[in-house]
Amino acid sequence: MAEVHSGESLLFLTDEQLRQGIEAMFFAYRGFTADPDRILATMAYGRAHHRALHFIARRPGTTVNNLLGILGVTKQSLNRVLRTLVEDGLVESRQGKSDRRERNLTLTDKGRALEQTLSDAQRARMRAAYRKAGPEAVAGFRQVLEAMMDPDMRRKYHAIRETDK
Amino acid sequence: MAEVHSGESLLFLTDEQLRQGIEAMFFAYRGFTADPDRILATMAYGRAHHRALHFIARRPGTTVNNLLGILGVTKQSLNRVLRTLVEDGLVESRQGKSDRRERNLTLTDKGRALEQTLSDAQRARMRAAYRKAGPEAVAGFRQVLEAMMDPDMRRKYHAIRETDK
DNA sequence: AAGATAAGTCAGCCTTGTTGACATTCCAAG
DNA sequence: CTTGGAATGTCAACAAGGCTGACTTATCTT
Repeated sequence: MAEVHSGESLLFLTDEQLRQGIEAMFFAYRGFTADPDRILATMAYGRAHHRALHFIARRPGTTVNNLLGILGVTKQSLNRVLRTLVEDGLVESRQGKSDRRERNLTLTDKGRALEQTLSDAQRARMRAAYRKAGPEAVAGFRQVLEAMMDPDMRRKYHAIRETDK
Repeated sequence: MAEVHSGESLLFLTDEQLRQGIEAMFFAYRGFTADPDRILATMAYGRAHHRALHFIARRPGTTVNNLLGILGVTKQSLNRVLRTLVEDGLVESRQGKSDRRERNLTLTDKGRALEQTLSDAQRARMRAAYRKAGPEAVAGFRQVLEAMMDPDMRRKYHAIRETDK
């Protein structure tokens, strides 16, 4: 077993192995977004709306600036998406209490309902993949993904699940 | 150890765990594409050009139809990208020998050079992530990604590295 | 009072995806 | 040998969702 692993250690960084990893990421990401995309296509929404809904659901009361940092887009781009979500009554934007320049974003019941629908679909696929691969594979999966992130994004990835200060 | 794993088995499918996996995919994919994107931004090319170059490099002589299936876009969309690559002398499109309706796509020296540059950047990040996470984590990573693909895409993922018939 | 910050908005541009319609070329089956 | 259908390419029009740059308004901080 140790020999197998040392053998692997010599092999798993070949260009061919790396290329396979790259292609696996490409094809898997397609699957990862396929189910929500199908649902969104029936409405006037796209992947950008899904991302906003996801992270607002995750951090209710988050500010626009914070969301910008997480999503990594310009405020003009986010604003376009956010505006339609507020207009359609999925997201509520309230003036900040301590700093009134800020806007705190939360989902309405309607917004929560859509977020749930999208999330359910995506989690179902994730759950099936996790179940198929098993707990040890999942641990490895998470390790590699984390190592692949930019340091900035890694910070945000961890920050997103910290309890409020 | 067995207990730890059975404990994990109970926990690793919670909604929270699944959400973390979803977010890990999101942030990691950003890192995954960041380096090639930076290079492409300096030219008149985008991610779509990179994908075409990658799979043509991988399967020299592949047909347009085959590429369409792999990339999962419409022929109009692929054609636009392919046309600029041919015009710019990065890709050569030759009439098929056995079936002259088909076009066999190959990279020119210039195309190979750009593909190498992009690939080098992407593989460098992949290599660093693999190294950091270790061989066992990589095996798990690959397992979960494969389980996440649509069956169709999984077929293509395997087919891409079969030797020519 | 001045400067910095948060948010929003307008205008315009690019890439990359989509539909639909249509022409050409060619293989293969009748 | 004709004809149906497949593979390819192309035109036009459109939409989502990125981007830059310029600017306003409100509010906080110094």
